[in-house]
Amino acid sequence: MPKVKQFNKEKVLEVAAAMFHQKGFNGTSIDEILKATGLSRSSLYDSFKDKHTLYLQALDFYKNRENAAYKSLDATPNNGLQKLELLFQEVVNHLISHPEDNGCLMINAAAEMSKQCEKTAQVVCNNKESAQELFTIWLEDAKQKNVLPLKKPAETYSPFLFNALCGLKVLSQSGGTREELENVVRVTLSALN
Amino acid sequence: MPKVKQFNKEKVLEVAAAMFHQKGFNGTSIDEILKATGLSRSSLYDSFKDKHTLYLQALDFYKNRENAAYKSLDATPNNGLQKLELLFQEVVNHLISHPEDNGCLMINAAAEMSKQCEKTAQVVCNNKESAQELFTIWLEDAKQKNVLPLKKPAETYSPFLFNALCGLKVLSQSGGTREELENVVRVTLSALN
DNA sequence: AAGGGTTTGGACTATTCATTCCCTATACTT
DNA sequence: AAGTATAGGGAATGAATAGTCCAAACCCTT
Repeated sequence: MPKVKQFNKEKVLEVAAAMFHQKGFNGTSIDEILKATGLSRSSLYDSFKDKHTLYLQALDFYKNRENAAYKSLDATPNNGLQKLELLFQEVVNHLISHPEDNGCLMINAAAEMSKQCEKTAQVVCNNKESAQELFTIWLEDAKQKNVLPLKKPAETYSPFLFNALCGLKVLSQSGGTREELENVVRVTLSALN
Repeated sequence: MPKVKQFNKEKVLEVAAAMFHQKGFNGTSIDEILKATGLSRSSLYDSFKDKHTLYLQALDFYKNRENAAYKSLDATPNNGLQKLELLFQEVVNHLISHPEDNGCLMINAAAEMSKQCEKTAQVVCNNKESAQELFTIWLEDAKQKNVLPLKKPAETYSPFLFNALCGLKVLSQSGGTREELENVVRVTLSALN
């Protein structure tokens, strides 16, 4: 039987995602990715087909890692409102303490690629949908546990929350300070009352 | 004295801004810009120095055009709250009816370039500051005219409003429908009460 | 220990890119 | 009408690009 694969596909995707995240699809060259991963050109093309496919897989890797974080927060014994508060707090913390990450790969992909690549548009759209679904569940939990009044149905508020989340990720790329972001979170969550 | 300039610099910047808007800095080639503007290579390099300088000037052109729209809305006899409502409504209308515009050039510039180009970061940051200043003025006007209660100082709400505005521009690139965007605007503005 | 399928290094190709340059055409001034 | 400063056409350059390909190194199986 053959020589076994010498590298970890997940690790490669993690590095590639980080690079696409920082410099975008068009701003990142295959040569840079090869240098950063230590992979040989043949191995990369053999395992990932081409740059575009690699990009989509890296986007998928990023989405899965974010989803895992959402799920682990969801598995927590907190009520829905607390989960929302924790999520926003975590996002702000990450944005401020990792400025080199350049915001959010999903947002950057939406800005750079969604109008040129149908598959990217699909991933970005799915991500929006699933985030809003989770928010709806959390809001309903909060309402049921009487920690939020919610005059209107939960589905009214989840696009608003997702919108605010997207805004934060852009704001952090526009020179927004920690105080500013935290202030936005405060006003956003207070809108639920 | 010499032959006079045969082309309109503003027109060129308008076309360039539209192209950078659609495909980003790295996704737009000089050749494409030459073809779209009808300019000769020599004229373009003579008038705009290089691609990067052209990008910054196009960004500036875009900013000025947006500023003009803001100013003309400001010159209207409406009160501050009405101005806010009109602005959000106009933005949603534009995003939905011009999907080929690919969101907002300022947001896309923030995502693609702000971490790699200090001058872009500066423009993006200035844009945020001036938008928030205008929002503060409008909010204070609304409070003074008793159309908004505003429990907290106006400066508390303007980053929140700018954040929502950024979110909308991303949401429209993520498959957000008109209904969804309008819903976001409704909840956002109702948070001011 | 030998064989055989896989990985891998790296040379290679063919584009595409931004930018420079020169020469001619142009149109304004005097 | 002549002179001149500028526009424009387009070839040329050199670097960077994505992607291909083959021979050698490799390691698992038997």
